[in-house]
Amino acid sequence: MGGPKQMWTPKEEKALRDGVREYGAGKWRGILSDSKYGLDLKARSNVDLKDKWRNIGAGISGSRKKKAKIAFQNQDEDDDTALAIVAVANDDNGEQEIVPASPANDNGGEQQIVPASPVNDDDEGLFTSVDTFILEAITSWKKLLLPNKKSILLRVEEKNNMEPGMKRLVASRLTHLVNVGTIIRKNNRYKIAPTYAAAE
Amino acid sequence: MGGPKQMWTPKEEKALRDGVREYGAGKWRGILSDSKYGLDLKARSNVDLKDKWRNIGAGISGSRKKKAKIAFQNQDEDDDTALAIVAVANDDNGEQEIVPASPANDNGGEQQIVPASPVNDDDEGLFTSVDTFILEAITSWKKLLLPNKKSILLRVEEKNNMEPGMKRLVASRLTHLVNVGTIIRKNNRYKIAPTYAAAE
DNA sequence: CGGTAGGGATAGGGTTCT
DNA sequence: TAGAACCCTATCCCTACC
Repeated sequence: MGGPKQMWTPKEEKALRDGVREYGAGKWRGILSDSKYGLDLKARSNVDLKDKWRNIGAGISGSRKKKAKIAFQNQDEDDDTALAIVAVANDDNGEQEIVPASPANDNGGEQQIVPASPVNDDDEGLFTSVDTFILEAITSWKKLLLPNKKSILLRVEEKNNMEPGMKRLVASRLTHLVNVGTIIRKNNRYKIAPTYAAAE
Repeated sequence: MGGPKQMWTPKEEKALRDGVREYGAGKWRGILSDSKYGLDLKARSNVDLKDKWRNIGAGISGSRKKKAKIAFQNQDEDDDTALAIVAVANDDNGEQEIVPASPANDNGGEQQIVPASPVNDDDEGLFTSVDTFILEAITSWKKLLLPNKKSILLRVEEKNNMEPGMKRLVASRLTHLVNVGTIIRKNNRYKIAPTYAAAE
């Protein structure tokens, strides 16, 4: 029922922290089902727990902040020096504070699988692929708000497992596609140019 | 566990649709075993196919309408609204949609058209896909001689199951990309512009 | 045990309210 | 502009049933 807003009480928050300590983050239903915590959290759903846990961690390592900013950033983009900004490491105060772990780096140093990509070995093939990746990134963007530069770069890199060094390459290629009219930039968001009508 | 979240690529989704078209919904293992589709879906399990098919169908009846409405809410600026809608409409690439049978939806496999919705049926979403298809067609060209117009058109249509009527659309879009500098035409053969070398 | 269907849970993007 | 609470839904997981 759409009541006002249910702010989290310290008691609830403690129950959540304790629950996560025992069950681990992600086991929201399990925490809720445990009478040790469930009673204090009677008014919350598993999704609520998840959301709250995310908020608790918001100011810590940027698990939410990082991604959220990407989607909403409105900066006067251009020059991606800002891209160098990376989430600062968790504050390593020797305390027992239970906080969400950054989901971005839960890689125990294993996988990093390189999928088969149409990238050729010669430079030219590389660049043409970048174009394709960029257009794909924009075309396949499913969110309501169109992607901004950082979102595109992030997606292109993730989808194709590019090395960080490729960022500048992709960025400048994106700029080129804008200059050339293939892609349209408006309000720092990008879409494929619909200007085809006059072509024929 | 696996990775973060494995979003379905357009390619995978197409393989699934085609597979269902041939085997029918529910024959997930059969689709996976068919080399025509299994290769594109090698990262997916039969259960994954089932799940994906389920949520493809979920958006058929009313979901899109809803999305479009949401997009309309954020009317900051005229054109921005249009952009948001385009992003939503991008879901239907320029191909016939094979969708799960649903109580409200029982067409015989003909073109799937979203009923009266606020979404402008300008084919913008379609064109953006065409661009990608064209670049992909050229990029993936493996022969020594670069592709000519006919080869590109043929490949784009085959790869994406386009209707014959789309030929003019693709052709004019190709011309546009040439005019605009993204693609270079020489001796009636096409390549992606390498205009990039100076960037890095 | 292998496969499918269905329900439910989780993750993460996005929105609203303050 | 930021943070907290809430919403939406694609993906993933679990279980019953052949």
